[in-house]
Amino acid sequence: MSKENISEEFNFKAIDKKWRQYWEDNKIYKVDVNSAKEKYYCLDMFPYPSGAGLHVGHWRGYVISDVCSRLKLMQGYNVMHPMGWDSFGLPAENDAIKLEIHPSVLTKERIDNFRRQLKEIGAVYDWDLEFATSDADYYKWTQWIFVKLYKAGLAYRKMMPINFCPSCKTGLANEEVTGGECERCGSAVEKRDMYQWMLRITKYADRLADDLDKVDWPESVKSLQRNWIGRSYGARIDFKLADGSRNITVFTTRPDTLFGATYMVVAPEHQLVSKITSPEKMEEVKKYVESAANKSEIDRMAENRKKDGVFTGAYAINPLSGEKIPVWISDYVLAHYGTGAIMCVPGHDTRDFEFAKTFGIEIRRVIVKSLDGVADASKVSSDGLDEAFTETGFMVNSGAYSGLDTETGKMKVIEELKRLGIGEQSINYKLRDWIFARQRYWGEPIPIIYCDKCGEVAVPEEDLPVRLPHVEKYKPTGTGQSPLAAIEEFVNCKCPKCSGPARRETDTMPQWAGSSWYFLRYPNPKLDSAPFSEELMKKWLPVDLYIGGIEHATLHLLYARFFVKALYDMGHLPFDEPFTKLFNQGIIYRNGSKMSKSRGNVVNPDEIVEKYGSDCLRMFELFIGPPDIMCEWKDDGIVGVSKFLKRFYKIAVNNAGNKNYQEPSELLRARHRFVKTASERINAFQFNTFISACMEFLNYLSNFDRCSAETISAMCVMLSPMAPHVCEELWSLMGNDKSIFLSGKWPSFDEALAALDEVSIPVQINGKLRGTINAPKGADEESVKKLIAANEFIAKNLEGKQVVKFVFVKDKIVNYVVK
RNA sequence: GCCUGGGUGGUGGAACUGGUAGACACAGCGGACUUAAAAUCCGUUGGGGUUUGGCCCCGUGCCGGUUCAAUUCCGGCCCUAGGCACCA
Repeated sequence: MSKENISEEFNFKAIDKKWRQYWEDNKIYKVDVNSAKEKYYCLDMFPYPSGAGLHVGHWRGYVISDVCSRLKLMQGYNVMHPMGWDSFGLPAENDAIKLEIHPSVLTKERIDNFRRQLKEIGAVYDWDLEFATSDADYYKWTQWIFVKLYKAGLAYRKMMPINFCPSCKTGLANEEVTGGECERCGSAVEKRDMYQWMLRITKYADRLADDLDKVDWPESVKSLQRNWIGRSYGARIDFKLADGSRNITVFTTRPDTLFGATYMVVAPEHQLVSKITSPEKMEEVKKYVESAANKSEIDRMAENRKKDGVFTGAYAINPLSGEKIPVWISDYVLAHYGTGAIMCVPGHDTRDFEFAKTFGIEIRRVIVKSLDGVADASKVSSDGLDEAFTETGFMVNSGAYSGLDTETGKMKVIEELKRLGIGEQSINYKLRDWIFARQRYWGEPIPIIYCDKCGEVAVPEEDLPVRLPHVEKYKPTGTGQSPLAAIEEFVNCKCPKCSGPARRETDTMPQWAGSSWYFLRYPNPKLDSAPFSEELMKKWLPVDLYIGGIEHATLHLLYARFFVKALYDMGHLPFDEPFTKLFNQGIIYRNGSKMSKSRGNVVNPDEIVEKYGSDCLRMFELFIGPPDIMCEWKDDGIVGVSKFLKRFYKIAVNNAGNKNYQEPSELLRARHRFVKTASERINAFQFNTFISACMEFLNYLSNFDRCSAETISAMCVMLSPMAPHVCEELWSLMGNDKSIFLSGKWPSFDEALAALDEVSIPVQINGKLRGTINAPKGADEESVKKLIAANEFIAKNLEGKQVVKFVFVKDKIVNYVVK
């Protein structure tokens, strides 16, 4: 190859354009779903095509998935790397209303824009697999799954108080409310009683929690999900009312504190309230219940709110101590958790303590930290208990149970309650069923029909999809009904069972519906006889690597796991966890805060690509820090990567033709060392240090006049996942006529060559570095000692000292401990 | 309050299983090339001291412990980001 006609100048603009076109024309990412090669399914959390474009913060995840896909491709896997669109949902609809553009039109425009931007990154997806959740061909199957869930008893309709956003004019899922505010628009959420479609996700609470042990996910996400599910172990205990009329059942995690229960509280919404309240207290109680009902979520959740409540006039009997204790109502007890009623142990629960202080209720000590100095555990003073002691310890003042430790005590108490038939072990969850209906237009219509004769009827499979009618009026009504309710052609239909007149459900599904199973569709996006093929599920799922932001920890990732488990139980899927490995990319910050349009600190990738090229931005996104840790974007830093690419290009061009050149052995060995460490790093997702290794090697290489074509070729292949355009260009300059991603093989290394034959050994005296010596690798203690003796400086330092101990770690270090 | 991360130079960040702290970069400083600038290249850069081509001391949020040796392990705190939060 003659150097003369190839410029040393790195013309990234031409190179970017040329190869992007080449990849697209030659479909290098076209996956053969039926190939016998080992599969690798690499998936990005598909984006919601919003109005704001992608900024460099968004780029990160897409770059990581592209790097992994290209890497796996070169390592010989059959890689599926698809992309699609989570296109139904509220924000698009809200924007559509604001801009007066129909959501279907708006969504299409935005998808086109996102697709264009993803191509800018140089990310290559198999676009033949693309689909959007708002495609009728797709949502037909979302509805199909709903019908299956319905038939399995996992979808049900219920009148219940739900979170309603007055601005978005729709009910919200528990997961969509943060701090009493709508996650989308920030409005204060109201409580409303509405008929709601619910999914019985609580039935899967245990498995959703337990199976987290089976997946390779970041600990943080697992912990978020476990917290959200909120499983706690305890007991259910029946308290008889003093008049013997009925029982109040409570849930407690601390049955060992039962003897300290000096009162009870039931939630104001509890159905027993009206039944147990004594006539003279009725009016006061009624007033309290009303005021509690009118409180907004925010008021009720306000921090450090003073506890209030009302005595019902009723008394209950503590089942073990036999004491008569008052029953109160207060809104610090939540109706929807546990049984909606609690036994109150002010001595050992902070909330109960606060309440008892306010109302002068007895506070009793029934647990102590230690029994040291306690003469009689059944008679311990409660004096000086000025805050609740909530830790575990030993039971006191608890009759025959006094002296038992918390764990044993819990067990014994439950045993006794069980024997008496008034209690048992019990588990409770914070997780609530999933409110699955939205009163909005832009979503999948819920495929249910109401018939006066037959009641609720699921739309038969052959009648799916229930198409979302294309209408002019899609504004929310605010009546609690979806805009679809106003469309007679949509609402009025025939009952599939009796053919009589019937009405369609007009609520739509939440945005999370489509994303709960989309990963099952990519291997077979065009299949029209089923949502997914059994054979392809067995072959391609679960997803090997799932990349996306941590913000979906308790939403999408929980819902998707639930869908998969339900489909597994119904026999539709051969696996019950969708994502084997999850990777959350770190968020990019700038000027101390998260990069976002609203904060005005976004960096537009287009400008960077224009100035430095796509490869440079891709590498810088990874060089900036560990991929899973948040890191700070500094505009200055990118020139380092840019310089590296230019130098690499120049050296590569100048040496690409050195086919038969024998390079000096130290260079050869350095290359093997480089291939070894760099390969280890990229396989371990240590992209930032992988890049450092490349820079280090290139720096070293610069000390030589020339190097072999083999060295250039190895670097090209190794850098190609991150800098695909330039490496593809160099690969072709080296005379290869097939894409580097199809013909390049990840370089191997020779362990023996990669090993250093000489090591530098630090010599310490009393743990302080006093010099280093060079020794042959594997040198034994005696020969190292000889080398040290030859070193004047160290010898001088040892002079006149008494060596108490000599520590020798082969090839690592020596340390003289001297007096 | 609870759960999960994180805390290392002026900055982003390295450091394998406990074994030379600060790799690789950015910024800074000095120099080469240039009429000049840009680009490029070379040198230097944790802090302090010093008898200054050398050497010494200090230093990984704080305090203590284990060890010949601790950014790394153990105990106790502080700060910070995110999540949950009257969940009994």
